[in-house]
Amino acid sequence: MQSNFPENKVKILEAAIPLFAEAGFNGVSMRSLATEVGLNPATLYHHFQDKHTLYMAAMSYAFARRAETLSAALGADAPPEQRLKKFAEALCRLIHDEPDFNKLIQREILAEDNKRLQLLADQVFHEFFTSLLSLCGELAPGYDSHMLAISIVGLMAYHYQITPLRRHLLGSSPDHDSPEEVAAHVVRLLLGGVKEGKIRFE
Amino acid sequence: MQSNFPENKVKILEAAIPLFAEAGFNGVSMRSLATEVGLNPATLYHHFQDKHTLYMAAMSYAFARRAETLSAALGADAPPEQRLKKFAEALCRLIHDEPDFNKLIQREILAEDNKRLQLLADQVFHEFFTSLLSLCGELAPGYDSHMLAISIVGLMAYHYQITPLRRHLLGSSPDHDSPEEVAAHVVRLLLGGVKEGKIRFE
DNA sequence: GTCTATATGCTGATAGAC
DNA sequence: GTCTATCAGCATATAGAC
Repeated sequence: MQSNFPENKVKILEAAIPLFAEAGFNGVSMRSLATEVGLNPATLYHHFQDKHTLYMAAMSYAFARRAETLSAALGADAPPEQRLKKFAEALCRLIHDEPDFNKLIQREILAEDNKRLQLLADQVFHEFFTSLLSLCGELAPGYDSHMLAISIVGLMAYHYQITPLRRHLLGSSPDHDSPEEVAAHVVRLLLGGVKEGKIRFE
Repeated sequence: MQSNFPENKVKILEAAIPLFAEAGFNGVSMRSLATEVGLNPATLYHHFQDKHTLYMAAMSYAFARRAETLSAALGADAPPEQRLKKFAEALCRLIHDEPDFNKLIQREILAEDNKRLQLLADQVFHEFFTSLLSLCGELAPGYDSHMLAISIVGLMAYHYQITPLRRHLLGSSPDHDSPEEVAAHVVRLLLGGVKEGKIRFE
């Protein structure tokens, strides 16, 4: 789909993603973006009507098919504990490998534009969140599935969100960035709670 | 301490906090801030050397004594499960009642300025995080305390961070914003894991 | 301590040549 | 499709009257 775009249009979008992730909408000027791509600022207005349109196109481009990885991990035909494990690994890896993805979502949430958040919910998260909700229902019927689903995602997303600050807090170690470590920690906590070491079940 | 400041200096800081929380550093102009306070833009430069100095002063002002509430809840002389419960309630209430606090921290993390993050870690989070680490050690000796502490905070902070997006996701309800609901959910999850409904312990 | 007036530069955006 | 040239507006910041 995106590959039908003119070559430079794609270049602009791909350069825009990390810039907007780092500095936000107001922190990126059309001039700085143009310089980054090696084009004249005026050329950007040939490909996009205005800055806001360019920003929205960059977001769509960044989010396209990102959620598919997650839905795939959730849809597997396996017992819920195993699907949780697969999902945790996939999500940690996605967030770890593509930090821009997480940052853009954070910035979109902070912007609190309900029209854009509705799009994000529908186009990026709907299918994935539906699968996660049904996993939660199987895994823990006694819980509010919505809250549990948010908690599961939050355990992983927050670890990476807070990483720049976490580095300055006691007990931090580079190991804590590893997707495998984080996924294992989160799954262990979710399945057994903090008492897991003291009691046994199943 | 802050009350020794001239009246208008405090007014500027108090007006700046919600503005910076909503729109970020680049999203707030000295003009718009001055208008908000009812002063001339030039007057801001009498009280603060430049915009960056004003921003930093606003952050210090916003964060001052915020962490004390949390340290207090953690320091109580009680069994770890109870301290966890008190802490969860205090943190949920803080985040719920003062959304600017959470937003400013998010924006500081996104900015990734290590000098400022170091200050945040030392002046706002150090004491609180130390207490939380020791609670984690008591609560779950088998876990990495640093990771567990981050998970505990993340479970609560993320629920509120993602709220604007959560409203557009399946199963969302206004009840999910209630500090009591979130605290109870998080404590239950932490103490028993998702299997809690199926097994009994203690 | 607050104002008016202003300097200087950067912003998003456009017109029109090639 | 890309460029040069340029616009009007807003940004931070300063000088100096009151």
